[in-house]
Amino acid sequence: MPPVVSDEYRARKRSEIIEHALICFAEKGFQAATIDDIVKHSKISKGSIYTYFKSKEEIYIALMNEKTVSSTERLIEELTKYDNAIEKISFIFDVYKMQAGRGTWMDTVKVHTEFYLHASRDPELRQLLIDRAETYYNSVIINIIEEGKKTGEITSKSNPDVLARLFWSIINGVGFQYSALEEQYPYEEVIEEAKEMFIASLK
Amino acid sequence: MPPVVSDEYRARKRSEIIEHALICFAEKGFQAATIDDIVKHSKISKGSIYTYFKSKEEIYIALMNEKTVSSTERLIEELTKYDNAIEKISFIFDVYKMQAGRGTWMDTVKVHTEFYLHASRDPELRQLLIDRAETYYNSVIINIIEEGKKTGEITSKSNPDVLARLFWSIINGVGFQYSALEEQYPYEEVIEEAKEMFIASLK
Amino acid sequence: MPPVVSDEYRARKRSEIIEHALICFAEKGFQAATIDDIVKHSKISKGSIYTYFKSKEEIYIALMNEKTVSSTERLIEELTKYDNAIEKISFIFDVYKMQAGRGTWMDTVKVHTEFYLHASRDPELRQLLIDRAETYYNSVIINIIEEGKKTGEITSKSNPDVLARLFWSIINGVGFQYSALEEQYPYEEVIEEAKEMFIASLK
Amino acid sequence: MPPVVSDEYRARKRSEIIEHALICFAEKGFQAATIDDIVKHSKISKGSIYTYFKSKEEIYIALMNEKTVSSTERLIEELTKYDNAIEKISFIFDVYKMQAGRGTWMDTVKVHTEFYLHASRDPELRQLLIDRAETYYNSVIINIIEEGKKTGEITSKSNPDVLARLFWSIINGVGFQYSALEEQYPYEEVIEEAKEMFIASLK
DNA sequence: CATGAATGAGATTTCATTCAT
DNA sequence: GATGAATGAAATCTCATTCAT
Repeated sequence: MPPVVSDEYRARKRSEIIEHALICFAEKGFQAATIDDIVKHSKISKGSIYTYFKSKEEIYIALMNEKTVSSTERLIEELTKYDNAIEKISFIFDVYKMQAGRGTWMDTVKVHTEFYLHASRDPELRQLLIDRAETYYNSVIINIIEEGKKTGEITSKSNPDVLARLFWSIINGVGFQYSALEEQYPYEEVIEEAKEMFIASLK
Repeated sequence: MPPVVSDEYRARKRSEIIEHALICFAEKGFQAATIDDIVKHSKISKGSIYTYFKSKEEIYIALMNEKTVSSTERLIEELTKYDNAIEKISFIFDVYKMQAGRGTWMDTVKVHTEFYLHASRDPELRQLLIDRAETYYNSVIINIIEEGKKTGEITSKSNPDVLARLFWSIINGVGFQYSALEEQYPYEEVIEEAKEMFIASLK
Repeated sequence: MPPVVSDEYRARKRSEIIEHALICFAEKGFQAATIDDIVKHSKISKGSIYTYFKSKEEIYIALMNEKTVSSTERLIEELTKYDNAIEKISFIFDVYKMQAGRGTWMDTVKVHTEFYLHASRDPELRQLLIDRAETYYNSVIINIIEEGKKTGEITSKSNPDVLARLFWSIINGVGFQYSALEEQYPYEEVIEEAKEMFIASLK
Repeated sequence: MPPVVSDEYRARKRSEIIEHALICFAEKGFQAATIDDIVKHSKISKGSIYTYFKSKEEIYIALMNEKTVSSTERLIEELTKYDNAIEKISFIFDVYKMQAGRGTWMDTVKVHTEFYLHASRDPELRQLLIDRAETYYNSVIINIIEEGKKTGEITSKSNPDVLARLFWSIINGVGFQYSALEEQYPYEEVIEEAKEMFIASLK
């Protein structure tokens, strides 16, 4: 006999929980946000949440996975529209610049940062972080740089891995300051400045 | 009744507690670290800790204040040794580069980052953050840049405030990634790259 | 509306549930075993289980009833093969001796013992226990002893009720220790010793 | 500086908790009795209980240890008053006979039995049970029997270990039935009968 | 001032039972 | 009848803070 509800139904419910959890975690932080907060915010019962995730931490990890994977995949796909290395780098800066004022994005940045701290203290999660930095983030930039070197667009002699690390550290650093200080931080101008600086250094 | 112990005794004890708290907060995070952890680590009794600080949060805030104030004061003092803007900027990068491998510094970065997140959620603390960004951090860089412009060393047309924001965002971003990923992150190379890139953009 | 499935189907399904519940209760204890354990073990859905039993406790009681009734009925029937009191007593000891190493039996003993504890705390169940001790257990032994006295096989002056109580207490005590300590307990030898001792005392 | 309260104070408090826990566990069973029950019964706060024991299970184990150790030690000491094997065995039966009607003892028996079931499911606890059976229980009886054989009081050819196992199985079996059925069970008569039977078999 | 036992609010998690499909 | 997702009461345990000694 077939299951009573469809897989799609369950996937949707899972996402729903994750979405509400993101908001709660962003608002109070992972530790301070309680399961009851998620219950209140999502109007999904406590028991139900625990049939989809076996612990609060699992929600956290699922949340980070989903956000990272989906956003990176979208990014990579969009990058195919550009066939010029500098344009690609420029495009990524622009994508982040466009996030200015988007509450959900700033929430994600906060939760992301907190997750980094959290994961850096847990051997298993730390490995996940390291792997992800490599797989999802660094490789994207390294590929672009190496491509740019072949076409002669990029002449920088610097180690592509180091450049990739720096690239994401800047994105993170700027995004983090912004999400903490909000309107006090001239986000768009800073991102623009960073873009020019980074691109200048590549040429 | 006259004070039973000297002010100096009290100050020393306070510092002691703060020092141990830093380690505990770095190791487990502010929320996860318990007063009992600090008790165990410092061998100072719970009751005693509560005579010096009226809550766990107060220890946290005192810790952030002391670290920021003392480190910035030292930095500013050291900067007077250089009378060239680029050299000053270069020097600050070098100061951070030198922290590579220093556990205490990485601990401080973690605690600092977590405090940012924490403070960004509390109106009062958030204001403190904003003020401090202005007073302790941005002004240092803005002063150097404006000085450099006067002497002609710096020709960049960019807004000094924006440059200052970017400067600290890079320092934070790089430092944070390093403290989370540790030996997996080529910290010194990245800082060096950042230094060259930033200085190039100023000229 | 006529019944959708046959009575026989229902009876079989009930037994099936009981059989799986026995194993789960034996493995973890009544309280610790969950309905989900029974679901997993029996592959019968939770909803289904609740159409046959209206609570977890009801499964427990049904389980005890069925096991007691069926095993005692079988025992009484088999006893008719012997027409000598001592032989009958001896036979019962042998029946228990034969259980050595039988997992299902040891499971039953554990569940049985736990049920005793459970029932002793509930007035209604306690009465059931008392009635059953009388109806199913004591009377069997009392009848044998009285028969034996008539034929002169048994000369003991002791109160048959007391002897019957002692008989079952020994069987229980030995079985319980065995099911808890398993291979560490020399079950067959102890049962044999008990048999000789008990029979000697009757003569 | 010395601890704020004496070791003796702490030991007394521990005992107090154990004493109240015994009553709660006896009344409802270990699983069904809650920490809140113990709180209500003892009027000691939940937090306090957890400073003396780190889990509900730890209370259980401490409870069993204390009861077993203290009662066995007392028994062994009292046995030295008798220098005749049969008298010693007789004395032990009498000790148990004297417990008739003592609520605390019946509570202990129930909790003891439940602990047996509980421990038989946990490898670590099971080993504790096996060791204790050997150390505290069997050895006492084996020593008496071997002594009795030397003096010629006991002529039974049976294995002393088997006799010891049977002895305690009878004590347990009778005690357990009694504590479950209470006034419905002719405890003193059954114990008396068991004593005569067991002693007869030794001679 | 120092100490650490005591407190209890509150957090996470479990699970028997219900009920819409 | 069968299914298993949903529910929420209740259980265990933690920990910041207090306060008597």
